[in-house]
Amino acid sequence: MSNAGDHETSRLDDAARAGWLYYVAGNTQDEIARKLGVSRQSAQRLVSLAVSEKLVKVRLDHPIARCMELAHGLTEKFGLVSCEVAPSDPDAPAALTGVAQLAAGEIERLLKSDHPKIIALGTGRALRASVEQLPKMDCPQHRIVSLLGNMMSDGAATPYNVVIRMADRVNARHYPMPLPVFARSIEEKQLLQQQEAVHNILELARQADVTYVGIGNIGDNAPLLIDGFVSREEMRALLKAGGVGEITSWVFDRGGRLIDGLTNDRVASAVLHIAPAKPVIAIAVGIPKAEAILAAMRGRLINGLVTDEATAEHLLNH
Amino acid sequence: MSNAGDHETSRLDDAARAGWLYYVAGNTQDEIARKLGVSRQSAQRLVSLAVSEKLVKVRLDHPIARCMELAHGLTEKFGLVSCEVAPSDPDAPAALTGVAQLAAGEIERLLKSDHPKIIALGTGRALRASVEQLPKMDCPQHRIVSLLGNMMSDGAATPYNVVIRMADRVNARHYPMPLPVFARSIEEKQLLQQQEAVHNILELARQADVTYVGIGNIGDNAPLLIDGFVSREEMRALLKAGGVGEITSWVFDRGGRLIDGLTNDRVASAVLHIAPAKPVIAIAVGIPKAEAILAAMRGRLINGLVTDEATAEHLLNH
DNA sequence: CAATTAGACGGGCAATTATTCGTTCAGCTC
DNA sequence: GAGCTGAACGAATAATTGCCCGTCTAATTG
Repeated sequence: MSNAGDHETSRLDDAARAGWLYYVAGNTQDEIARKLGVSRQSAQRLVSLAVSEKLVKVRLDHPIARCMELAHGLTEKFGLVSCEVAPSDPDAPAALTGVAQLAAGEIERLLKSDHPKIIALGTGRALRASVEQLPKMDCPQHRIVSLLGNMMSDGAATPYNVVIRMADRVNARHYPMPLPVFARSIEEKQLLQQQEAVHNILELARQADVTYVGIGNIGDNAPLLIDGFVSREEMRALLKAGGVGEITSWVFDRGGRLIDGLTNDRVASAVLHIAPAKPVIAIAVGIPKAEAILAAMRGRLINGLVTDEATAEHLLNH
Repeated sequence: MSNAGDHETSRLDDAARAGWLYYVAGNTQDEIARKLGVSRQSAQRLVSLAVSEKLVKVRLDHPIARCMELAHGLTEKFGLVSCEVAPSDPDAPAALTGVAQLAAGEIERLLKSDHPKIIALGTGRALRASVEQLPKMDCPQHRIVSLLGNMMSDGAATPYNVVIRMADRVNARHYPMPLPVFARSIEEKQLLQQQEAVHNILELARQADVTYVGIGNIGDNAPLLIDGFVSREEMRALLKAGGVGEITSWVFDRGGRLIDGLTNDRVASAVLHIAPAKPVIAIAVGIPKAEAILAAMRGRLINGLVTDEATAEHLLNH
């Protein structure tokens, strides 16, 4: 027994030596093989043994490292297809710029593709900030489609609609939705959606290759309330019905299931459509939104996320 | 200016991202390139930037790692061609076995060579212990030559002569030196060394491809004194003359310069012969020997060392 | 505004590393 | 002792990485 132990030990010792020579001293496996008096293949085995036995530990001395870990953790935990986490600035924890830059980078990569893509956009402050970060580009091959109306009920343009702004910047065909966010009744909603143009846009949105949306929380400081889309009474009713968040104004509960009735009856925006290969990516920041983000991931309303470090941390620790 | 800074920062961020994906997540550079939306070459540049900017830090979780560092440090500091450091067992700090195993490994690699080699051996407890660790081998192509006599002045065999023992184990031709360690006078020494056999052996030792020696300290607990080769008075005289250590009974001072006169007049052993390509490796352990080892390296009496962690640590911190 | 220059980029290629596969060998069973 | 088993080995080969070099871009300078 002691023999076997000794043998194992000396093998690990050699693995450690090989690992040191490789990672610390920067030797090639050939040199290690020569120094340790074994074949090159054995040296390779020793190095990979050192790795698999966790003898070598790699640490990344950069704020980004923590973000990458969080992103990886979220991806694993919620089965996302894409996740990015921007460093939080401790001096300005609520700032969107980090997240916006990150999201803009992701969108920019997407736009650089030569293959024509359909990009569907929701709404929200974070999404809008991201679009602001986009550089001027020329992408006539892509199409950008809105998931929801760009009008208040009174006909005024909504402040956070981003399709036009983005299309402006990147010179792509675009399809804003000529609807109010909420119809006044179920009947009006059906009527509106029967317009051919609207129908086409909804169909286009359904086919979107990538979808970016914001996430809103439900409550006193809900964007829907602040921006005047729903009344205080409606908000109270939504809360009472279990609503914790909304995406393109569709309100859902803790499990990410859409609430029956209430404002959802009158939402004119497209329903989110998840197919594993088609990313539906939320851009959302802030502890108050954590509950809503969690619910959206649980219910697989989204399969991608761009957020910041503080929010990501909170999401991983419930 | 702030632009340049931002640019640099985002480049480092990307480098960190790339480094994380490469070293932590185990992606290939191709995958990283795809994820970051750059060419593979750029990904490679980012990864190597992360390395050169010291963003990635590798740590080895194994006792060996410290030993490798110490060996590296000694090699640099004293311009050695070879250095190995065995882990010290905190429970038995004086134990030779770690060092002996390490040295035996090194010797074994040497013996495995098909090219005929001349191996010269000195004496000492550590060297003897190392030879004990050698496995049975069959190496008729090599020759093993003794650097010093294997007799006490009265004709008895010295206890630490190792040539015969090693030759036994590895079945190589061997050349023990039929001399006492010390002649009784300069004249006797000259007479003895004029024997043809002795002359040949000395010449062979001079040509040795590799030389292994022990190092003894000078003082009350000096091996030379304990083993009865020199008297207490002689030892006192050597100390007074500045002697700090000895190799094959040649006594040297702090600078590694051989002491003039005294016992050195009567030493019958070969003088160490250093050529950069020919390793002369000391196997020596113990804080009491540190001064002697340091002196030997300073004077370039040796260009290689096998020792243990505690001694190595002491050598590096003066 | 044109010329210059430093730096980044990507193609191509050489070096290095990872994996697969058939062979050998020590230890074990029967 | 014959045969089996599984680990270890090295050759071959596939994959990945590192580096050189011509080209291009953008900033600087005259």
